[in-house]
Amino acid sequence: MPELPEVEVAARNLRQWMVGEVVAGVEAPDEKVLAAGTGAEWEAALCGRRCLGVARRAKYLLMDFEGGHTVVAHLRMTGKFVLVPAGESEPAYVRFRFLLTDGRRVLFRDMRRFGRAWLLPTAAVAAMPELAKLGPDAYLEPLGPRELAERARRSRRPVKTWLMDQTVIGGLGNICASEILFRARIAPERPADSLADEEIERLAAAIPDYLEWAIRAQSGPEIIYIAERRDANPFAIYGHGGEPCPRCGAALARKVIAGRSTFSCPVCQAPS
DNA sequence: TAGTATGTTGGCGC
DNA sequence: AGCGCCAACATACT
Repeated sequence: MPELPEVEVAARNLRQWMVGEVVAGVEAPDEKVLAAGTGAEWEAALCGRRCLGVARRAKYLLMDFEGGHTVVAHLRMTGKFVLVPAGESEPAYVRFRFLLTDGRRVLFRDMRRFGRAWLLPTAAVAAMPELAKLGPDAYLEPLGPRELAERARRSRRPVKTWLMDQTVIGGLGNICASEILFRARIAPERPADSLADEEIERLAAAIPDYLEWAIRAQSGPEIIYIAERRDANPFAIYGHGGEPCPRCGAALARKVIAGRSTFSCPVCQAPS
């Protein structure tokens, strides 16, 4: 379920589980997710090495290891990192796993198998094309109104589609975009270059405000024995089409923009 | 059965 | 070049 907030939570969890730990083994039951390096190469590069740090850039996770190797991972639609305590059994859809010296295992699960993980020399990470083309991270490097306006001015696309462009801002996905535009009271179909200064200011503030809220709301360790329950939808408007707007009570709309479900309040976010 | 799914890439056409 | 649109990727749920 990965957009920036979920990936940030995954990074914090991985940091807690992995940093300072020595990898006792690497196994890849499904090598399809290994986009760079074979299972044998992963094992050779990482076995016996300590994890030095975990970082996040947009929706990518980066794990640095002794010996000069980095694992870059993208969860795509259904990827997830999970910690399994020693002796506990594993869930389905495990694509690779790190074995730790105390018997705990860190799993990469991914039902739909869209997720990818690359083993790279740490020195080669900066040149990885997927990372090199990312815009500034929406949470770690928030754009101020001036820079945001300058970028928006260059695009006539719907502001919602523009916000999801990873080369403009890194990390915002389909849910984030709807929720942020609701906070900023901007209609998602508005061309990016049509926003007034005060709308840009609201947008610049809504991005970190929403991300702070979402990271907090989704924090919590993914540990296998905590059953995944179907929680109530935590979002203000995403997935709430037809329900009353939490701000004004009007019926929330669902429409498709650039092929993606988009939610908005036709009153609070009236196109002007 | 058809429609839907929090992401990304690549092809086609304008 | 930039953009919209669509299919593909693979699987599950309603």
